[in-house]
Parts: sequence; structure tokens; C-alpha cells
Amino acid sequence: MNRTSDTRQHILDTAATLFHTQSFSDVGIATICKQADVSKGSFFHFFPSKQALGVAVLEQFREKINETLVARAFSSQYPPMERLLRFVEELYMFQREQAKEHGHLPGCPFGNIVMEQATQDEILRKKADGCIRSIANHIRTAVSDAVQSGELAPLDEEATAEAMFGYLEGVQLMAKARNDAELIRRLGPAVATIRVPQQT
Amino acid sequence: MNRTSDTRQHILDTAATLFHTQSFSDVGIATICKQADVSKGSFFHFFPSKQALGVAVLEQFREKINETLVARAFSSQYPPMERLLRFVEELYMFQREQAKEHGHLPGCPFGNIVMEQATQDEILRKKADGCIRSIANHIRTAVSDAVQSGELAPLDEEATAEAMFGYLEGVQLMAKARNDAELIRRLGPAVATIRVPQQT
DNA sequence: CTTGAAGTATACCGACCAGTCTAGTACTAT
DNA sequence: ATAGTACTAGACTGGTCGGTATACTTCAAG
Repeated sequence: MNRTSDTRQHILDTAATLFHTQSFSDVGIATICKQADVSKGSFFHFFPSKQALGVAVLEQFREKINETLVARAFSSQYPPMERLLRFVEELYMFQREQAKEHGHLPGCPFGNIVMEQATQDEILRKKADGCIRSIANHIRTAVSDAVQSGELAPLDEEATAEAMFGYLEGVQLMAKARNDAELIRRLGPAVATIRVPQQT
Repeated sequence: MNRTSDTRQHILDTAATLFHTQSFSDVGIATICKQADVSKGSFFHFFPSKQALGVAVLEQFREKINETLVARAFSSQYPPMERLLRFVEELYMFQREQAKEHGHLPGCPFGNIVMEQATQDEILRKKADGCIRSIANHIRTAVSDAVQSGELAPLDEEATAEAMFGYLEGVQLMAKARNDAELIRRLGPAVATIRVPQQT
């Protein structure tokens, strides 16, 4: 059916934008429905609860980011470490564009949910964690490739990839704190200098 | 006056714990009053709004962290780069203890507010940014000392310090996502490998 | 043409929200 | 003793929250 997926998708897209540019707990279901021009009845037909909507929004972000930013940056046609720099540039452009459009730099949609909901809602916490791991996995591959090609001396590949992802989360957090996307461009490239040595 | 400062301080301490272990928007004033055993009238006598309370809580966190974790780690009696590792250990112990006490790893109080409120409340955003800069400043000093002593080759000291702080924010975010303080111990020390080169 | 499911619309629920108001008590300075 | 101020108490307001209930429409299959 057309109407079904249209409405559901419309709710999902509207909620994704609102949660990302504002926050999960400060955006109510009524607001989402109004903005999406959908009735509350329809909303609860597709999503049993706000929590379920949150999980679906996270999943959609994961898919979309993997298909766009991540796909462009982590193409195996680039040397492994260059992929990281391309990812930084993608993040920079994404956050800059969002900041321009909404007036505030929104930060990472997963990081936002983690900071806001991780202590309150175990299901959202685990879902966000899964999304983070899904994206960090691409860094892991790049790091492994870099070690294999000799571009990087041997090190703890798993931990280094996690550290690199964490760094990028932190840089986005600071950029959000200053509402200044340029910080990502200035600090981001240093992601390539991070190394977690092999534990002995 | 005794009663005055007692009540105000009690509200502040209670709110600090609740905001940190849960979240700013999900903790209501009524909850704070009940937990602090204070009437709503008293609350609004000392704080004109929830936002003002938020600012005061951030400031208290800044002072307390500077006097404890930061003071212990960034003592000039230690070699500059060792201070960073000591700070990581302090963060680890702090988060682990909080996680044990409250069941959930709370993350950085400043990072939490940034992610939750930065897009919604400019005053809270700026206050949190100020707290971040205040603490990052100690890293800046350590980095400068390290360059001076030759422990670190010349680099962009300001940017490197910011990058290092951002990294630690990111590591705490990931630890919160996994609800696992050990991540801080495993990834944290790599903070010393981060370098932002002098811009040319 | 009928039946039943999918989807929509909206009134409504109790709980809670930040914040106000009024009436009070306790203490201080004169 | 009195006046004024700092502080406390808690009922109350208008509004919003997530979620429910019920009645409706649309549409496809038999």
C-alpha cells in the first residue's frame, strides 16, 4: 500500500529532523504529528510508543549515514588513512549545512541520544550503541587496511578504531558547544594521529 | 545567615546529582524539591527559573571538578604528559564510582548539557562552553609545558589541547553508550598521542 | 454486496510541567 | 517593641505530556 508507507515514512522523517535539531525529550508526539500533518491516531497505529519511534529514528539515521557520508568516505578506492580524512570532511560539511539550515549545530544524532537518554532508557541506549558500533566498524576496516599496507605500524586495531570514533564524537560535541562547524575542520584531521598500542 | 546558604546549597547539590545521573529536561523542579525536602516557595526564592538553576549547577560542577580531579591530575609536580594520564585515571575512577552508585555511567556533566540543551537554550550552551574551556585550559598548560621541555615537538598548542579535551569527551560518551567505565581506561591514555600540527 | 482489516480523526485521560500567589514564620536592625 | 526583610509553605494555574478510546473512512478480497 502506498498510503501506509507514506505516512509512516513521513512521521519518521519529521521526527528524525526534530529529534536531531532539538532533542528527544523536548519534542512531543503532538508536535511531531502537527508538523507531519498526521493525526495522533495514525501515529499510534504505526508506532506503539515514543520509545519505539526513537529506536526507528536511530535505525534510519544509521542506514542513511552509512549510505551517504560513510559510503562516500570509506570507499576502498582511497588509501586507508585518507578515508578518515574524507570522513572528517563529510562530517564537517554535514554539520555546517545543518547549522546553516537550523541556526544551531545539531551534533551527532547518536551521541545526542546517548547523552540524553542512556541513563534513563536502556533500550534506546543499546540501540544507539549499536548504531555507533555499526559506523565505527568502517573505521576499524580502514585501520586494519592501513596496518596491512604498512601505512600504520602494528597497534591495537579494535581499540584504535574505537578511539578514533570517540575522538570524532568529541570534536562534534565541542563544535556543538561553540556552535561552530569550523572546529571540526580544524581539529578533525588529527584523528589520524591517534594510536592505541597493542596491549602486552 | 546559616539557613539561607544551607537551603540554597542543598538545592544545588540535589539538582547537580539528579541532572548528572538523569538529565536536565527529564528532572522536574518538583522532583528536586521533594528530594531536597524543600518547598517550591523556597526554590523560587533562590532560583528565578530552572535555567538559572542549570547555570548554577554547571558553575558548581566546574568549581568542584577543578578543585578535585583537575587539581590532583594537573599538579605541576608531575611531568606535563604524565598529568594527562593522571587526568584520564581520575576520570576513570570518577565515572566508575558514579556508575557503581547509580547503576548507570553518567558521562561528563558538561557534555550532557551540551548535547541536550545546546540547540535549545543559548544561555546554557554558553555556560557549558565556558566550563569546557575552563577545564581544557589546564590541558593547554600541560601541552605548552611539554613543548617547552621538549617532551613534545612543536605543534599547535591551543588546537592540540582542544583536541585532547574533545577526545576525552568522546571517550566518556562511548563509555556512557556502553555503560562501561573500563573503556575509559582502555582508550583514555591514547590522549597523549594526539597532535594537531602548526598551521602554516 | 458484504465483511473485515488498515488506516485516520479527535475527544479525552490522569500525570506532570514550570512557574505564580498568598499567607505565613523567623530573624534582624532600629 | 516594631518594622521590615529573608525565607518557607503549599495550593493553584494554564498548559503539555504520553497514551487511550471510540468512531469513522477507505479499500481490497471473497
